[in-house]
Amino acid sequence: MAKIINVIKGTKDILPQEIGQWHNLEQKALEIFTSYGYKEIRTPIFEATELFARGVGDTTDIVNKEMYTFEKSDRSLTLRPENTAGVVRSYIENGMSRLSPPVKLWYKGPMFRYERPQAGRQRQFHQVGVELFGIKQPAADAEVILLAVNYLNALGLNDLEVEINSLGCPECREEYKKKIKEVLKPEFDNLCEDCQNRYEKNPLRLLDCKVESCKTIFAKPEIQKVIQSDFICEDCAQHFAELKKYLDKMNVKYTVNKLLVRGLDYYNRTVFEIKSNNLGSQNAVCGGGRYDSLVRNLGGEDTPAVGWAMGMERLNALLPKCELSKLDAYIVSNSSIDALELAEELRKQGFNVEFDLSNKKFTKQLEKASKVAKYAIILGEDEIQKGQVSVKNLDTAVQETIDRKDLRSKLENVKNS
RNA sequence: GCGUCUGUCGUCAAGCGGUUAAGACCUCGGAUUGUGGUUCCGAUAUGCAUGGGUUCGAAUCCCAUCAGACGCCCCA
Repeated sequence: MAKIINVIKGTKDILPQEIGQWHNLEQKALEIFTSYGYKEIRTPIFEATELFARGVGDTTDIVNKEMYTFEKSDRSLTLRPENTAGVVRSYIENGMSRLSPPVKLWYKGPMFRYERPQAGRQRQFHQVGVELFGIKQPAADAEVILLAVNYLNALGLNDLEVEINSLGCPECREEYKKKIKEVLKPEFDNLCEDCQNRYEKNPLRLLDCKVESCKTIFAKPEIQKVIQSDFICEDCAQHFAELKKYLDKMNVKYTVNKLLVRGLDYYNRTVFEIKSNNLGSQNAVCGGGRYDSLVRNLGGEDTPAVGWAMGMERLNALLPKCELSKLDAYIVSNSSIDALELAEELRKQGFNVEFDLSNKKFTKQLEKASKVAKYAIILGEDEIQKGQVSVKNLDTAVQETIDRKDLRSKLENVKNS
């Protein structure tokens, strides 16, 4: 036998027995997002590398170490590691800034990141997400979060925690970063290797470290004082306060997590995550926030925006498996040609029907029917001659012979019961 | 990129230095050429992720590689 070729590390087949879950996610997404006025958009799976470098940010791990980048006729192309940059690109390119705001878009599809696979993390994974363009008011932030919560509820997920935070605007955030670096400077040598890296790259992330020695450092009063201080400027604070007001009004339960910092460079002001306790260490099912400068950074007009993405594999991990549905009927017959004819007729009437393609014995056909279908339609020589069929309920073993013309209504009754 | 654990049939597995590599499920065939889901028989790994090594002898021990699970970093 020839050598087997395996799936690539960090990728997975989605098999027939799992597909029901995916259909469910996708159908509910269409339903709920549409009810909020969102339109689906499908952007290409690969884009110019520069889009992600400029969009996601070239200091991020995603861009620096995790992209699948390849060259083709002197162009550098990259498999999308996330879809906000692609949607923004399309928004700009297709002149959507001329549409009356808000412009609301949603998407679903595969994303690619070259990371070490683990629970809740693959190299090819799927996200659903929404992006809302053109509104700077906190009502937009609130609606977007509410949409996420409602989508999750519609899927049957209620046991989730919403965390929110405000990163401030570029101005007040710079101030904050400066203060953090200042107060930590004397401790720099005592920080773990990761934190020393983060000190320059992303001081905000420092505060989230899990290493014990770092935790003790961060617990010091003078450092806590800086962490806990409300660094954000008045405008940002007001925006955040209003957001909370909206969420309270809508009964969205949330906690403010001052250590919540999203790893993509484009976020400002509102950031949020929705977490589950049943997922292992990759516990965020949803992450998002406001990104008011991204459209401009990618060459469009100054356009405020908010959005989020959810990991579909992570959602599925929290949802019960769907049973594969059985066929309405399996035709048992020694005449393939008559069986085929009947099958086609029933399929056109909207029934799910199969029959034996390999001339198996009667008992084998019936055995097969009992495994895959709710009803067996027996089409033997007698029935063919008389223009009849025998319909057997495979659960109750009740069988009756009826005229072929009555078959449709018989099956319809069955389907509705 | 780093760390820990794990790779025996399509699936779940027993075996832990000398076995004919158990068993179960699935699949296929028969008992049973017009009545299934029960039952009973039978078939299905010359091979234990791959490549080296140790040994008289390796699925079992050692090394490397690959893959998987989980964690770190980071992220959905």
